[in-house]
Amino acid sequence: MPMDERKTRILMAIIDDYIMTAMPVGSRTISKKHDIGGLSSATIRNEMSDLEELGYLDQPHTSAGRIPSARAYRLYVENLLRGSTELPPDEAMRLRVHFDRRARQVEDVIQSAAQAISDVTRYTAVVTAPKAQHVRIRYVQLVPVSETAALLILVTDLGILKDAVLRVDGGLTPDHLHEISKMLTEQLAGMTLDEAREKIIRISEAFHEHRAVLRTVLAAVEHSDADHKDIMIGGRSNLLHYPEYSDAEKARAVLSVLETRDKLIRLMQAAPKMAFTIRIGDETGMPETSDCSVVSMTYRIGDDTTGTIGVIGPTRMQYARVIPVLDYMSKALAELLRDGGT
Amino acid sequence: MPMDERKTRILMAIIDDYIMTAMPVGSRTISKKHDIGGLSSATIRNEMSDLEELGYLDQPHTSAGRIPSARAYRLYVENLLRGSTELPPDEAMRLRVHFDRRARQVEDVIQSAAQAISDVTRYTAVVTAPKAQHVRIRYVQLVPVSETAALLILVTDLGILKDAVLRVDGGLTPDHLHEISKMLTEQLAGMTLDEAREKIIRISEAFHEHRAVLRTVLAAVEHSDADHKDIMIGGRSNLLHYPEYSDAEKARAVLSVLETRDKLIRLMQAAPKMAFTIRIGDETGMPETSDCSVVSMTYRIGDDTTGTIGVIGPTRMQYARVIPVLDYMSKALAELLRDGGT
DNA sequence: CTTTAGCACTCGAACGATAAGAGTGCTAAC
DNA sequence: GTTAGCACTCTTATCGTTCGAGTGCTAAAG
Repeated sequence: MPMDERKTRILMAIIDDYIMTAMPVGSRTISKKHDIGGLSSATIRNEMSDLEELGYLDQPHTSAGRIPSARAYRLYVENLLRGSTELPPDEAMRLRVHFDRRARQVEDVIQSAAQAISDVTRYTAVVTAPKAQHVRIRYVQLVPVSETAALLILVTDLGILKDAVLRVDGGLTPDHLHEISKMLTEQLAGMTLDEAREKIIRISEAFHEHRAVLRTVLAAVEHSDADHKDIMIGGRSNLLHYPEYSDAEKARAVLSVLETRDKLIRLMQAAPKMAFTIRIGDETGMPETSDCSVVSMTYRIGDDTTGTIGVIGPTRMQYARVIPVLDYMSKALAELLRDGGT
Repeated sequence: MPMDERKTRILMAIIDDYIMTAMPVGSRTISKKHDIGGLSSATIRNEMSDLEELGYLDQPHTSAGRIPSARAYRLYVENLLRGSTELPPDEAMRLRVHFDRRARQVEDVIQSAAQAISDVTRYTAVVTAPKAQHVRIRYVQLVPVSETAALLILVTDLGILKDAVLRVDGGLTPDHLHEISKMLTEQLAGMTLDEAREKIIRISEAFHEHRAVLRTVLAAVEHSDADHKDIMIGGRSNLLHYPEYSDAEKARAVLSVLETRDKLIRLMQAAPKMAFTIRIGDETGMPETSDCSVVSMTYRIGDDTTGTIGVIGPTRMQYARVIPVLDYMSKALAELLRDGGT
């Protein structure tokens, strides 16, 4: 038995209904509320029975309505993505309101974006800062912060990539540091991080008086991608609006995923192409989030610099609203960060 | 009818029990589990009746046990604070484990501290970065980040106070900026922020070629305390361990307070003296947190620089554990930030 | 062959009554 | 002042019943 046009229509109606109500939906509801060419409930019933057999619907128990399966949502979002992902103007406005202040640090922009998305969608939003892959170094500066410590500033095409505190020998004056900075800038400007690493090793042989400092610089550069602590989350409490998380233990499990950096990153990982990555239920790959869905996408600034934005919520997510919001936001964010950029 | 020694003992026993179980505690429980000189349940009953009259106990309904009132907790913590607030060595060890990595940025330290406190106490922890009041400037540096932007680094007694991105005129080369930095350092070193503000105004008249830059520096310094975005929260999901928040709506309300910067700050506000600030139930001053308690305290680095650490949980909080943890952590944090300092 | 009306059947949710248990308050005895 | 005993209260759990939503099937109509 194949999937035909009418079955699809009915399935979509069921999904729409379930997304709004979170209640198993019955044949009568569909034949009344949604107009599927005036079919009677009995006909719908037959179709629903077929849809169940096809794996698109589940029945919590015999005498309840049906609820969409993960597979159904898959089909649903597939359909959605075929259509327009444009955001209606009024929603766009609501999003933009969050960005009316003057240009600020990347962190702030990221945080505002997360806040904005979560406010508009009523789900929990996650935004990561843009991460440079092959960014080139522009400027290196060591700033003294105490007798024995200096701050390393690495300015790249994109702004400040890294600001780490280094321990340095007592004997170095601010002027020394400036000299070293100047030298490093001359030597490293235009290089990628990888190239810079090698170069530093070579330099440190030549200038062995500053060997110790250079070694710490090297160490800092090496770790430079390990500590991008720039994931912002907005609307954590939104999760608790949905009945699927009215059980405290379930809610706790999901919330705690959000608190675990690694898991969160894994969850949000988006395909680097411009399209959406949608994970439904078990597809999230974590038991804690097996009744969640995650919609994420990358945004690009420049050629090789991308960040991720995403939303997490129950599997019966309002995909049709979330997708345009993310789509719009990814563009807005790219723009904001490109020229507002640090 | 006065409060005597025995009544107090009984009350404390009731509180201890309720803190652990979250269930109304009856007279029998007290006379059996806790040994109050082998008094019978009937005697305890009489005393409990008195305690209720005195406002220390509430009765959810006639045939249930009693639960401690806010007033009871008040007395309880008052007693606690009279005693030692030292942390047992094994707990101290558990806390210290979170800090085994090399020295890092203030943000990291703050975040780790929040994480550590929440892990050990099983409550939600909040830590704010140390805020300088009359800190003195040590070093000023402008670092070019693009043609038209520079990063202002203001190194103070305490480390980096402020890192703001400034828009600067196109014409300024890195060398120009360095020159300005040097000049500013010479002029401003040793000053407080307030003094620096005035001074900058005077300078900008003298060096009117760099007027524009100086004006932006001034603006940045003026806003320097407005944007301390450095509040870290650890263990948000811990809240959901407690039955008082098994109702999703209650949990949501509290969680959302944590997401609202202003409210969070208000909640954590601690008396600047070294002692603990404890807010119980309504004392938190917010309807959302009327069944929460907040224990907070300031930690000091140097004479005039303080941050706040605190814990939020149900009113039946394990104050006796929380207080030593905070006490210990405030000292550890001061130490870490003082010499590990950025 | 498709659609629909009709009807029996299923199963959870809601309700009410009942029983069990925890805890109190009071009284009377120690 | 303390305690044993007991009646009383009130909640929680349990069980059976009812109610209703929804299904599946069948047979008739289109």
